[in-house]
Amino acid sequence: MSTPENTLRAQIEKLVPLSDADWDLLLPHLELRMVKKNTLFAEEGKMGKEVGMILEGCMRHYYTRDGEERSTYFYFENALVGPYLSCITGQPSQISIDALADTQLIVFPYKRLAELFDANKTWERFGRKLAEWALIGVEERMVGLLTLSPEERYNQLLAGNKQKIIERIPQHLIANYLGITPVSLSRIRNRITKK
Amino acid sequence: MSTPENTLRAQIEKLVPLSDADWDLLLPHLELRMVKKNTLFAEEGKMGKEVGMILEGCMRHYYTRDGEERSTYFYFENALVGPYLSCITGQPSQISIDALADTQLIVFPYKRLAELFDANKTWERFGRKLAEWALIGVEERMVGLLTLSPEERYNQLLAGNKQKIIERIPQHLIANYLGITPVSLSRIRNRITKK
DNA sequence: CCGTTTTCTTGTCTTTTGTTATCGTTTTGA
DNA sequence: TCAAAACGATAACAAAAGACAAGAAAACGG
Repeated sequence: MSTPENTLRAQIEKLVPLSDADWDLLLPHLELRMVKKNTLFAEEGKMGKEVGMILEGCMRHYYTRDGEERSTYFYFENALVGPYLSCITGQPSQISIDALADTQLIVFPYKRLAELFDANKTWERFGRKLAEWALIGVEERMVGLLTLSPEERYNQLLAGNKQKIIERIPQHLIANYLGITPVSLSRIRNRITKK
Repeated sequence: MSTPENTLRAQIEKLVPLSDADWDLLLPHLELRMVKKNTLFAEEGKMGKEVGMILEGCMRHYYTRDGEERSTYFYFENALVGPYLSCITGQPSQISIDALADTQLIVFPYKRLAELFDANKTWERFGRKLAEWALIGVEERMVGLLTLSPEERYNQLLAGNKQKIIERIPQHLIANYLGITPVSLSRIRNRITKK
């Protein structure tokens, strides 16, 4: 049955297959949560405590530098989301996560996941796979920043598996994501449509 | 005793403490290797098979784009080095690694590590910690590229725990690492010394 | 539904970065 | 040891991006 819980389980099982017994170790700790548009799910300076998966809506992951927000990731339905680095380092979060639209989540305490890492080899493997998967994503992102021009990065966004970003995220936040100003992005779009 | 093997063990134990029994599972698979200056340790297009730790020397991790080499990481003594992403994805490597000086390594097959992940909870945890540690590093790097100017990135290199890069890496490769041209880096250095 | 706010575009000007080329200096390898 | 290659600084010019401002368009909230 396609309950929110089962959707989460399916996402987890993309990394590691779980027995029902494994799953039952996490299941009681799940909680449904609504995060209203423009409110925070995680906040800079606070300890990361919870992670979750988006059932409906979308969220933004951002740093604050010189009082300016720098958006670094966007999350949509079925994405795992949370102050992951804070959770694994045990340091206060350097980032905030807010909702760009009313967002329905299924969340659980990272602490519970850490307990499962200790208790259970399958969950420990999930922890490895999760980190590896995240690493692959960031590395790809970093290489894009290092080797592609802003225009190429935008085209890559159009071509790749990230159209959701184009479709659902305001342009000035996309500019942010690409490491350029909104004005520059507008000009890039102008250039492209003329081709 | 400070053998090469023990140095590697110490590096691994920075992430996860090992019992002697755990260690003995990897020990027989270690191999000393010399990689001569300007020769490859890993090559784009090939499957990643081995990872290792530098005993002496230094290495460079780079992508090739439009026939140009884009250096992304540098490794020195005690650093773990290898085509890690290729190893974990099972895809051909997108990067090459070469030696910038004659480099002495202690290497082992990633395949053996994967066997240990399957066989042993401690090693599985090491796999998680390793990926998490790598993730933290790349994320920091990515945020720098996204939120700092080239000059700020260079200053960060000077100030941070990366002086080795300044000291031991040719400037045009550092420029590469910062995502700028050698000429730009030369200007930045000129500007800084005048302050 | 209307007024306000946010978002996007466009123009001008300035700054930064890239490109290309030149010139010492250093390093390298035969 | 010596010629060739690599490296770094610098200059002149071109291209790209940023800053700032004004105005149109779209979204939002009461």
